[in-house]
Amino acid sequence: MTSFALIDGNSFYCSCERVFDPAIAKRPVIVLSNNDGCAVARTAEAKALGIGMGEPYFKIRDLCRDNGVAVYSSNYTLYGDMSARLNAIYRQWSPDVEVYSIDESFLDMTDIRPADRVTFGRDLRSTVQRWTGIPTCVAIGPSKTLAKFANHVAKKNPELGAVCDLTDAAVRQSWLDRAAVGEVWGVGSASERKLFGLGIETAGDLARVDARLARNLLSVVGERTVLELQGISCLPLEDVPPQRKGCAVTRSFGTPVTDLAGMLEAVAAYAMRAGEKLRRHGLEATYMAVFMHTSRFNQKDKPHSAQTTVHFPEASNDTFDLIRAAQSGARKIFRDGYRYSKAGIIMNDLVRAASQPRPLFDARDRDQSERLMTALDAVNGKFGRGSLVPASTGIKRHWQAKFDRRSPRYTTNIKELPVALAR
DNA sequence: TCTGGGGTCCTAGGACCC
DNA sequence: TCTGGGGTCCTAGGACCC
Repeated sequence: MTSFALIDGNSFYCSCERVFDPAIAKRPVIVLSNNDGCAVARTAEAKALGIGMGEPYFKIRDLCRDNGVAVYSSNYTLYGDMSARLNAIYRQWSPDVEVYSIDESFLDMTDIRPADRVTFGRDLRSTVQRWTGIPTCVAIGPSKTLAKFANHVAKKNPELGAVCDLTDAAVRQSWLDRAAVGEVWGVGSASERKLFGLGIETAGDLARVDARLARNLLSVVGERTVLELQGISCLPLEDVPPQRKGCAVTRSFGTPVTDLAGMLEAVAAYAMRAGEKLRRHGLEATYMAVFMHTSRFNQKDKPHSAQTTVHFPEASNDTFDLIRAAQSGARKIFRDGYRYSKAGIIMNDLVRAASQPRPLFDARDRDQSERLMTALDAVNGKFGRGSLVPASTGIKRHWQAKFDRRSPRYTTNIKELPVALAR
């Protein structure tokens, strides 16, 4: 019988910060989104203060100050590195690991005897705690959706000791009957509303729905969810990540952009970042969509939103090609007299760099482009991202997002290593 | 003053083709 | 008065996820 474990880091970003600063071990901690915008990770202590997921920071600033909340900008370099360490441990425990997100992985448990699964979970999480300092939660079920549900149960019921096994059908049903249908993985607010209208209110109700009815109601996705809740595994473990299909770099500005020059700098910087991502994955873009818009929250600003698409003569991941495209798109849609709050570039239909047909008479010198990009990536790899950049990405960068409370890159930058004093 | 970023998948509808 | 049918491809938009 198929079986999955879902293991995830508790308040993962906050836990990463705690690993390197014992002084905040007992304090409430939150981590903010890009541009220090919203709270995207909260410890149990922070949740207890009433800080919601995605809550704008400016609304809770006073609350944080008055309650001694430790507030951090997001430090993705640190979290990404910690995530890699966790997965390295998981791979020692299971040959088949799917990295589902930065803080969640699925493990194949099929070969672990049902009676041994809880012990397996306890041992795994205590090893992770000891080796990385990150507290985790291990949830087990016969399908991915039920493993996700087991994770929800473990989080809501601390007496389970952060390990929850829903292999047993009767145990499973009693938990399902006690949870709202919206807690099920794949049931968002729109589907929840629809289901409520039909009297399907709990996860248990949904598990009892006829699969064909679920398909009519919520398409094949909903049908799959129902089958998975019934213990029929429909979503296999994907231990080899599929080739990515798109690549986007979009950012809110630190301060609104009102002039074309600033906008051109910003999109050039995004294009540079996109080039790094594409080359790392061995992919090329065939076109680029460029967009910009004003703030949807600020009622006083005149609203403006625009988007355009620029096609490449041939697929490319050369930073300078990308910058040219981004800037030409931005020139086309930029209007004077607006306060833009955000811009971005989006590329879909990516193709493998190696498999691209080349024109017989190539106007560009591909070898030179490749050598230049390799050198650029090597310099930035060695001295840190942003060490060598095209001048068109700007010097002053008024538009750049804020990260006023970012912790050091403890594990990936030699100059930012944590210091321990022995007395 | 201050409200994130980056993905995936599905469906419907139009254009186009034979 | 009659006015096919079936297929593909593309795009926009919705829904969901972390």
